[in-house]
Amino acid sequence: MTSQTASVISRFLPSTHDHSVCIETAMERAVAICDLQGLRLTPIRRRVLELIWRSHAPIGAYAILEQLARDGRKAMPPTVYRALEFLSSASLVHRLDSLNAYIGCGDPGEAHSGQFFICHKCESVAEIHDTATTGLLAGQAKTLGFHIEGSHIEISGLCNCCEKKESLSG
Amino acid sequence: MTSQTASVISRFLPSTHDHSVCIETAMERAVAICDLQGLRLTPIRRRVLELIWRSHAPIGAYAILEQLARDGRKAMPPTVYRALEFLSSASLVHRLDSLNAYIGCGDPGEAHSGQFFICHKCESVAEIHDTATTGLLAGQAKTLGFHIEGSHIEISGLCNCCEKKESLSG
DNA sequence: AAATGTTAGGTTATAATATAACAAATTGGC
DNA sequence: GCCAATTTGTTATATTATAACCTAACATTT
Repeated sequence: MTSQTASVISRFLPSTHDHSVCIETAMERAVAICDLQGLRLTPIRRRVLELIWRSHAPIGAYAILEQLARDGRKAMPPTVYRALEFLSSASLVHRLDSLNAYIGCGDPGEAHSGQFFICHKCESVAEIHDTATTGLLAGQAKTLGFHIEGSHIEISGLCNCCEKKESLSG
Repeated sequence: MTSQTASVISRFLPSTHDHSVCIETAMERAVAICDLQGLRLTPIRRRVLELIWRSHAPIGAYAILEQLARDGRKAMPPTVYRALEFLSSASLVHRLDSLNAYIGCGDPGEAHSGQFFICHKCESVAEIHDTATTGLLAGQAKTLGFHIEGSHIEISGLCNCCEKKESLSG
């Protein structure tokens, strides 16, 4: 059942894990990537990325805006959307269309689009890159006569933890 | 390259095809399905479904609203969103999250979620159901410990026709 | 240092998408 | 006809996103 074609980018983590380590690692990697690619991770962009990582769940633009306001910054929507645009195009974050929200990318740096499993109860997300899946879709695209440029694959349901809770209460 | 696991629900059609036939067929099927399932395809719901089918491209809620206004109806947003909610839950239309827009479902009646190939130039969409793809994702879900409830798979790129035009002009 | 170009961010306004809450009308079953 | 449930109307507002224009910061050349 388990395919060898997928790399797991991020799993469903127990709420007990030390997320500050995730954040630090992500920030260090982001700095390194931007440095290497000549991209400017300005204070605002850096702060937005950090806020996205600090949130366990995917976070929307206006929630980010609120956080920035708590910092004392009086940022307006375009500021946030520009930062998100930068972070997306640098492959440091992913936008989840089904939620209008963003999550940090666990495999940042080069353009890619993964497959996302989104728990609609606890809002945690797991990201994988399954080359077998993308390969199948590429084959289908060829049959249809379609040139793929990007994909959004978002699966919604319940993570193990939430499913257990449901079956207990239900 | 071509997998046997996929049923093609809708292809990229030449602009010369007689779309009125598509619309009529879709409406007849919708009536039959609702009849069979005891669902009420009221005049508004019927009209919204027809407007979605009349549009070659995915159509947004407010574009539908404009069309209704031309009919002489003075519909407000909730009217349209309710109709869309009904049509979605009856599996008569699909919502494309990446476009905030709706398309008619080519295989209506029972709950399912297909894979959508969306040309960002001409905005045409092909829908397939590839059981191999869903099977792979189900396997990955099992590995992650995830209970799938629904999926949104949207692939963006260029259809054959638009790609040819690009290479001519470029 | 001055002139210039480029990129990032600030600011104002508004566009586009979606829903809450409650009232009225319609429908189907009795 | 009457009741209960469903559907639609109406008003208001929430949420998400972008257009347009201006200013600041910084680097390069003169």
